[in-house]
Amino acid sequence: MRILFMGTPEFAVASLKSLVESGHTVCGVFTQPDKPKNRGHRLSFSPVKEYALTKDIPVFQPSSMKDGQALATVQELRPELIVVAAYGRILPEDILKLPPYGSINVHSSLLPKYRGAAPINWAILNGETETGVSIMYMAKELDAGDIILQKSTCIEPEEDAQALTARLALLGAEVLQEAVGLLENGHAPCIPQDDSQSTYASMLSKEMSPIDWNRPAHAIDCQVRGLIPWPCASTRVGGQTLKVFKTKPGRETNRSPGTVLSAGKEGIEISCGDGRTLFLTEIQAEGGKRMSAAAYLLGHPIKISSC
RNA sequence: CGCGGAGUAGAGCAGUUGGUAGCUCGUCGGGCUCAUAACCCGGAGGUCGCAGGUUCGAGUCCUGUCUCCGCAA
Repeated sequence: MRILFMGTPEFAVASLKSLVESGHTVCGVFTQPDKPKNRGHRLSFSPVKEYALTKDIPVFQPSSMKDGQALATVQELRPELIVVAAYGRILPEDILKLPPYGSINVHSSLLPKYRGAAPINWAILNGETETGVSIMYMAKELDAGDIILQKSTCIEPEEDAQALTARLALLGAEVLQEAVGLLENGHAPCIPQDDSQSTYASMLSKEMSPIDWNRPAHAIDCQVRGLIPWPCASTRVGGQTLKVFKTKPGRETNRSPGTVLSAGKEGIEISCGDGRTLFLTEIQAEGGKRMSAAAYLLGHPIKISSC
């Protein structure tokens, strides 16, 4: 099938790759414009663009989807189907409706739950034990179109958002391939979403980083795992702000929340709001690199509050 | 040229106005102990990121260069 692909981050690459490798004709790729993001001032290409270039697929990076230019481009490409995966832009209906097979989206949640920008992160933040991917038609309302296929997967207890994203990217690519096959032979299901069950996963922000030690230990662990690799959970210990990458459940305690109970080989042990402790086991100091808490403590002794 | 931080022992760090390179952990050997990730004694391990320069003498000052990281996204 002749397909126009739209996507930006690493997550989308897996889907694009599976389309290419399963023999479809990807007639073009839409991705976010290059931005001077990196440390120096260099323009960096999106992962999707990087991949598309290696396959000689034409790359388009419109700054606006509404000025008619984008529509004209799509018309010229004459796709039979548009596949969108984490493109990061809202597409106008006239573009969505252009291809004969319509436009479908790879979304990393079990819709109607977690519509929106950060479904994977929010699933972990909320302590879900199961999530998945959905392939659905794109509708005017965000992530609300009829579902073609879904596949669920467990969220492992120690899995962080980065690891889960990588896993769902592969799962999404797999299910996408299946869905495109069904579309081709005209057997694609079309299951409406139950809007009353929908929830929204808003974008993440840095305000979500600071850890509130009054919350239960498990909730804090979910916060840590859900915010990786950005913006990351953080807390102040020993006069420094530490990003927290990994924690380990501790023991019961009656100390007031936020107290540092120990700091050693196991990590930095802090009391939480539910009378349990949590060990910070992998952290990163300001200006430093990510390391185990034990290594950090060797050069940054922390006083144990003893009251 | 967006702003800033950092490269010193296997790891994490200190090193004051330039003058013998240190700490914690690990590691090796020995000791103590019913025992231990505990404790005591001792040892090994660094051309201080790289290249130049200033100096009697540079981890420290100057110039260039490479790499890593934080912010910003």
